[in-house]
Parts: sequence; C-alpha cells; structure tokens
Amino acid sequence: MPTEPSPLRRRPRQARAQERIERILDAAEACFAEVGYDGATTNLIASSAETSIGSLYEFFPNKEALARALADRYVDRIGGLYAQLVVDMPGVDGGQMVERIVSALDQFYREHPAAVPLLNGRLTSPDLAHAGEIVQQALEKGIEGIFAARRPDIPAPRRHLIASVVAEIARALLVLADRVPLSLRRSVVKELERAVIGYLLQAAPEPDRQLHPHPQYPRTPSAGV
Amino acid sequence: MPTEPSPLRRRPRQARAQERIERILDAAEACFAEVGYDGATTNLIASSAETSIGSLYEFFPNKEALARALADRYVDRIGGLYAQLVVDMPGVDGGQMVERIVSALDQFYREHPAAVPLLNGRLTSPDLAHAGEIVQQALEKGIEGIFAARRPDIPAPRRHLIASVVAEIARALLVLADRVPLSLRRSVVKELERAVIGYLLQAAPEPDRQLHPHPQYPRTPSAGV
DNA sequence: GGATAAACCGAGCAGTTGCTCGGAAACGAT
DNA sequence: ATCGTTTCCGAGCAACTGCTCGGTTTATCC
Repeated sequence: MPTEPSPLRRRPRQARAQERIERILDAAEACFAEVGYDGATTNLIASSAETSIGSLYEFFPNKEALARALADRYVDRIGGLYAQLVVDMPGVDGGQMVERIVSALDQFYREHPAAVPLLNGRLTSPDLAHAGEIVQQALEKGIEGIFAARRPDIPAPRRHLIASVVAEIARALLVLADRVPLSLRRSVVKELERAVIGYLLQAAPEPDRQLHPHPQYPRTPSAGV
Repeated sequence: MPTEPSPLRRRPRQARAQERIERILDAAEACFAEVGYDGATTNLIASSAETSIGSLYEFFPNKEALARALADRYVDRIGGLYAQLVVDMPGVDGGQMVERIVSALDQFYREHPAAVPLLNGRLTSPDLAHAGEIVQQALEKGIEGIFAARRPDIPAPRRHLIASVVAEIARALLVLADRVPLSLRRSVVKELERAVIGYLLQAAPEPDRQLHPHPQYPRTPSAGV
C-alpha cells in the first residue's frame, strides 16, 4: 500500500513522545465522542490528555490532523477486525455470518465512540469529510470482501452498492442502540441482524434458492387499515 | 396536544414581521444544509435572509431557538405528509405501501435538506438534541401509525421499536442517496425499499404466511469461502 | 559533565462567534 | 399631522477559538 502522508508535523524520536501522542489521540477520541468535533476545543483535548496545548501542536499541525490521525488508527483496527473475522468464517451459514459481522461492527463502535461524530461529520463538515471517508471506506471494504468471497456471482459494482447499504444500516442502528436505554440495547442489535438478513435476501437472493418460491413481499392485498 | 412553548422571543404583530421570520427560517434551513449547524453563523443566516442580525435576535432569543423553530415547522409538514399518505392507503398491498412511505420520506428529505444536520446533530451536539428528537419522533410516529393500522396484532412496544428501526434505516439511506452521484440516486432509494421490505418480513412476518415455510435465512451452510 | 537535540510548556495573539443595545424608520390609530 | 408601538438596524462587546512562539526541562550521546 502507498504510504499515506503522515498527519504528524514531526516524527517522535523518543518513547515518551510516542506515548504522549497516543494519549492525545485517546483524549481526542473521548472528547469528540462526548461533545462532537466542533465542541471539542483543542485546549480541552490537551488538558484532557493532561498535557499542554503547546505539546499538542508540537506534533499535530492543526485540529483536522487530529481527526485524520484518529481515522488512520481506526482503519488499522478495522483491518484487524476483519482479518480475524475471515479466518474462522468458512463453514458457517449465512445467518451466522451476518451475526458475526454485526457483532464485530458492534464491538468496533463501542470501542471507538468517536467514529460516530467522525462519520456523521463527513456529511456536513468539510473538515471531517476526508477523515470520515477513510473510515467509512475501510468499513465497506471489509464487508465487501467477505461478501465477495461468498457470492462471486454478483457483479462487483452491485456488490459495492450492497456493501455500502449494509454499512450504512449498521452504522445507523448501532448509533440508535447507543442512544436507547441499556436494557434495550441487545434487542436493537438483534433488529440490526434482522435488517441485514432481510435486506440481503431481497437484494442478493442466493441462486440455489431461486428455484423454489422466493421470499418476496406478498403481492396480494392483505387485510387491515 | 399541549401547546409547546414557542421558541419565539416575541410574537409578531404585523404581517411584514411574520414574513421576515419565515425568510429567516428559510435562510437558516439553507445554511444548516450547506455548512451544518456549527458552520452556519447567525450573521451568515441573517445576511442570507437579507436582513440584519438585530432583526434576527428581535424574534429568536438565541441560535438554538432557530433550530427549534425549524424543527417545529418540520413536524407540521410531516404531519401533513402522513395525513395525505393515509387517505389513499386502503387497498394497497404491503410492497406498494412501503414504496409510498419511502417515496414520501424521500420527498421530505429532499424538500427539507436541513433535516439531515438537525437529525445527525442530535447525536452529538447538545444544542440540537431536542430539536432533532422532535423531528425524529414525528417521523417515527407517522410510520408507527400506518403500521399499527395494518398490523394491530403486534404489541405496541414492539411496533414502536420496529418504527424506530425503519425510520433510522430510511434516514441513513436517504442521506447516502444524497451523497452518491445523481445517476445512482434512484437505485439507492430502490435499495432502501428492499431493506425496509426485507426487514419487515424478518421482524414482523404476516400471520397468514407463517403457515407455509417462512422466509428465514437458510440454516444450511452454503458454498463459497 | 557538558553539549546538542528532543520534548514540553502556557501566556497570549489574531480572528471569529453569539449576541446586545440604543436609536432610526415604518406602521396603525386617532 | 401626531403619537405610541412595532419593526428594523448594525456597530461593537465579551467570550472563546485555533494556534504561535520564546523559553524551560528532559533525554541522549561523547
């Protein structure tokens, strides 16, 4: 892969500097998650990392670079997540596969709460557009890879669209799961599984199942209303 | 319904003031849509409405009240949307019903572009939390109402959960549809229909269809990977 | 221990933001 | 025409933002 231009202003030479950078990123993540990108002032991030504003700008040229660096860290972890997901994927059926992917995404969003403002921000804030895009593409690429291995019969562009849709649905419902009372969380995640399974059945019916009557929405008018 | 506390600082007595308020709201909507809530400065909104910052604050006590007023206007229009949707709903089958609801939501999001930052902002910005909640609840309530008329057999709490999930999926995919190249827009909306139909089949299978083999994801391991 | 570089610090600057306030203009009733 | 009320205006204030810079502290190497 081509080495991305590092968002760092200066490469750290000592271990403590590296640790400090990590602490700053952790603090940025927490602040973004709590008060959003615009709400998280650089001074707040610095003091939240128990360091000085000067040290923050020693390594990060500006606030946007913080988001970029955070996004890069996310991409790494998403890669690891899917790598682990793929190794024990052979031999599981479709439902279990969806369950595992959903569970992995769930874990990712829980462990990286700042992914939400990062991904939402991309929709409106030009500052976050790039950083959010990077993360979203990593998420989609992972889903698309797994899906491609299982369904090579589907043309690549359509696979890409389906992966985008699944990623968006997952993001939306995992955010909903976070906003809902804790006792309801699991049931929302369960609905997410149903949504993904239901969508895939409609959007990419398995070829061997097209022989017997395929589950489509009933065309007959039903009672009610 | 209990009269919500008006977000206006002072009630207008003359027609020109009412028109000015409307112009300010239109400008706020456009600005929020273009640069997001935080990016839209009050001065920008005022000059975009071709009025003065003083006039803006004559009626709106603060920036948040602008979002609130905008949200209230949205709630009104959502109500109208669903009312119109309900009158010609009897006699259509499930698939067509979903298609109409999706098309109505599509229309709403296209006509009210600021709904996106409003609803997304609710997830991170405390300022927008309330305004976004109001709009989202109106959207959900509409879906839930239609769904309740058709499926009275489903207990209310579960109906509410399903309505929330459908509303979230619709929001996520309509936002995606807006970001995608224009030529792809219609196909994303089509995927949204598939997602909603697929989800409903999984989450709320029609009772008369539970007799013959129900569309569930295949339990048998399939080929590939 | 001394020298050089790396890391750290925080007061404060330039620019921006939400918002105020005193007064001018337009309106409606008489 | 006159007067009280409503509407409109925009210069500018207090607070805050992202960020700089000169200087101190700490690590590394001989």
